[in-house]
Amino acid sequence: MASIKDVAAEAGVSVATVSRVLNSHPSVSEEARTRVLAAVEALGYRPNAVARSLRTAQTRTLGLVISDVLNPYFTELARFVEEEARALGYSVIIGNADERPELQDHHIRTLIDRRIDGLLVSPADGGSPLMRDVTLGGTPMVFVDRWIPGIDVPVVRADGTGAVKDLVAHLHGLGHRRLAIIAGPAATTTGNERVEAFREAMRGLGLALPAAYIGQGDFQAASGRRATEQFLALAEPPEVVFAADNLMALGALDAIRARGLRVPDDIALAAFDDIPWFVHTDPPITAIAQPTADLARAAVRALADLIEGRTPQSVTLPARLVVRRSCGGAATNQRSDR
Amino acid sequence: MASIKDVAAEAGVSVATVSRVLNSHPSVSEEARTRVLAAVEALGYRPNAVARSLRTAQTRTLGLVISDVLNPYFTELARFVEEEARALGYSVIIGNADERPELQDHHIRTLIDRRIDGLLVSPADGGSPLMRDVTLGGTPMVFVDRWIPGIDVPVVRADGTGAVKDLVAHLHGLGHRRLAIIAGPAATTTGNERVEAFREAMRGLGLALPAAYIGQGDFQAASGRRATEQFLALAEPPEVVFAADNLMALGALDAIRARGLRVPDDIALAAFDDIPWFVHTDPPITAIAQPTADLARAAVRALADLIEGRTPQSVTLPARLVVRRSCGGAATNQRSDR
DNA sequence: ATCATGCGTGTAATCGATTCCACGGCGTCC
DNA sequence: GGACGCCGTGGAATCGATTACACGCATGAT
Repeated sequence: MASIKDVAAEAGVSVATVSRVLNSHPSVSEEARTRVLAAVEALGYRPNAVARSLRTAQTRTLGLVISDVLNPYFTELARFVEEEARALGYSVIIGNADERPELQDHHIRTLIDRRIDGLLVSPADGGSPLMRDVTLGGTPMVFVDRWIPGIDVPVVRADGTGAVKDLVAHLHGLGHRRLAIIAGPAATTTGNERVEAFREAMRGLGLALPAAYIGQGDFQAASGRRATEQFLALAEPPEVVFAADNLMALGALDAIRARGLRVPDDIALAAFDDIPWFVHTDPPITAIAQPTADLARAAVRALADLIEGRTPQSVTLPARLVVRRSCGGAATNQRSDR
Repeated sequence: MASIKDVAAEAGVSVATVSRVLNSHPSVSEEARTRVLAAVEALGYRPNAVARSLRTAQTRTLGLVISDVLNPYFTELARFVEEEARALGYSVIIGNADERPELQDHHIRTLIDRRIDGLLVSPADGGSPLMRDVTLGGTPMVFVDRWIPGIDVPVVRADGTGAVKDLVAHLHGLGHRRLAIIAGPAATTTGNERVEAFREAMRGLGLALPAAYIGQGDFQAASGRRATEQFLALAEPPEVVFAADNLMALGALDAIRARGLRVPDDIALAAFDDIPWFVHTDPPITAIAQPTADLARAAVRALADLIEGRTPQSVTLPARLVVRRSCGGAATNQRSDR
């Protein structure tokens, strides 16, 4: 592949001049510029990003480490992150942690070895030593969706408290009293917050949340299945299962169907994170929708601010309830569908 | 961040020795090795991958350009590609083309500028000049899922002919005669092949495929909706709609529901590409499943072979029919579910 | 004793860019 | 007319690694 030297030779100028033309430095004669441009064209020259990065100490690349690409919520997040990053002149390298802390560490290490300019992380756990060292090492970092208390970086996330409250009120209004939740990993903030919001909302309506109605999940479908089976095996099973993410809701649906039960007649179901498929499940599933695109944009902007020396902002956006038919009632009071 | 010079100074040796230790070159004394390792530990040194890549002219990175990350099929493919690549010591950078050829070109160019060692592509179109230049430029390339006739690189894909034949036979057995298809873009091989296989299978059973029963889609949900609306507006609408990918099936479902019709009673639906959600849609959707994990693995291995100087193999694996309830009949004859 | 061998190590070139500094030529001003 | 400054340009250092080559020293063969 042609290098800057080849271009310089072809154009009959020095490499310095070629570099100046390529970076639109002002002090280059019009004549030299056209000669260089012609040579670039003739050779099909493209600057070597690796060499450039070595010299300038910046890669114009962001790392995005997410907990699970197969979760449509994160897929969508990744897509919007890339879009916004591209608009700001950055590329994105995605690392999929599969909810495994050691894989997350692997990706973070690899990304830092590649000298990415900044890191966007949705941590799968409570924070490894490595993660704490990242910022000390000087790599700009922003948390998105989930964060780690005690690590002082900007956080961009959705607040589901209001939406969960709306959900519980909706369920209560439909006559449900025994509500159960499938929680996410305790090591994640979203795992805890959603349970807390749920508990709080129930307390507000004078409802109890017994320990047996709190299933422990890990944000994966299989755990939703297991937790739901346990609920259904109880002497007094819950009337509603609320899954803290969409994959566990899928698992819950599996388990309910395997038992030969129907939603919402035999048991109601709701989920955190809305996805297009929820419109077409049997029945359509009531869910709490996050403003994914806005979150992605805000996160990228915060990271770019950090990288480029501006003051980044933590952002919290409200999630909202989308009522469908999986909890019973005519879905006439639904705010939105798709 | 500490560089190799710092380590050399700390250990009291030259940078050459440090480099030798790091690359486990044999001729280093045990004593020097321990001193270097201690220095590496003390400084928390990590080699700069950018500098290393510049010198060695390899990045241990593969580029994966897919047509649409939001399509669960490609998400899954990407996930398995990363997994296999990691096992072989490569990282993966994903470029999402969003079915837009110019975005695809943008990603290919960016990836090549970064000097990735090889490129895995599922082309969104019939092949831009850029794509043709890639291999000429010396970058190893492998096509996965879709390919471009006339570009001589290994292709790893699924063959749906048999499964489509099974599907049409299944539909015929259920008494359906008027079958329609929502095709993918004519510029993609998968867009054409699926229609051809469908037409062929119908001919085999003596059924006609009128032009009005061939909807033009672009693999996105909205196009599935439009095509289905057109089918439903026909004087004699089809009894079955077969969508050439899962997103168009989602759109078709939207359109059918918007008309107040029911699947499969009023109209049957089937899709190419099986995804976990199809088990839980209303009704569960009959689909043709590709061996995604195997495709991903075969593609990465072919690319690694090409990069590392071995002889790569093109691979074609059979897709298979998964019967569910969306085409009518008791789904007792289903081969597999999930 | 002499010389070849080989091992461990360091010096320096190199990858492909960016950028500081110096230099020659020209115009301007006094 | 000479001093000064500006402009366009090239030479060379630099980023952080890898690696060819050379060198010093110990060892073994002759």
